[in-house]
Amino acid sequence: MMETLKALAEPNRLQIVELLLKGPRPVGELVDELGLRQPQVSKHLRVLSEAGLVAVRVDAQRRIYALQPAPLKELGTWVEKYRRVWEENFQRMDGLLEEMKRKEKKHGRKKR
Amino acid sequence: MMETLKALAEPNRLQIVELLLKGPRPVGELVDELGLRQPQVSKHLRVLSEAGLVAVRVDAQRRIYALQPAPLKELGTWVEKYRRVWEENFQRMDGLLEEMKRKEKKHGRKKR
DNA sequence: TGGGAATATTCCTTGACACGAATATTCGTG
DNA sequence: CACGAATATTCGTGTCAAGGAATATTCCCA
Repeated sequence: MMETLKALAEPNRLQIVELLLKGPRPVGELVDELGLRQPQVSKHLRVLSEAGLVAVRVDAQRRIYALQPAPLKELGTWVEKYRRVWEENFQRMDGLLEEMKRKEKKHGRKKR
Repeated sequence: MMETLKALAEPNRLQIVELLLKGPRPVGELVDELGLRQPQVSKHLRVLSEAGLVAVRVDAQRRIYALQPAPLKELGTWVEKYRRVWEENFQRMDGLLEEMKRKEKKHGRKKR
């Protein structure tokens, strides 16, 4: 999960994923579409690959990259947990304050 | 979106978000639960706040932090786009290769 | 079999960022 | 109004990761 997020938290890599959504592609095509240099694209693909987000298929000298379901699916179910945050009237802060004031006022943290 | 991903792509911040899912909390409580030092927690909260992932409510000296729906919702809809990647038998690479070989074999990239 | 196309890897440099320590700020209370 | 509690900010430092340039690797084909 962390590895997935880190991999996606980079503009070029995110864009690669977006491009691969439209279908598998060889590296050279990504290079053209991204406007990056080939080595950088290969490096980003390496990171995505290690995160399990893409898989390679060798075709002669070319390597065809394609999206892989698992990490995205996992990310999807993770976000699901937060659905109620925007669906129910969840976590309105009003009223919660008073409740907190009641229980345990001295909240004992350690001295440094 | 990128800001959201970057904010979440850090272990401690992700954990803060997870904790806040269970309800709003003052900083001190997060400090205890995370085992981090107070300044770091404040800094992480700053990042999360700038990404719109959390909001503050002032209660005397305490600041109560709570999750905010918008960015998570946006992330949710983004991931939705990739649903078919793991639902349909999408992007099986077999067969796509031959298709690619047919159209445009010289794929003209620039010289460096 | 040698050359060229497609891709990967290495090395280097630089910038972003997480942490630690110290200090500043804000606010309630005696 | 001084003090202490809760939180934020600043500054310095080390680490890691992204980009650039050059080179290595793999494979097809004349």
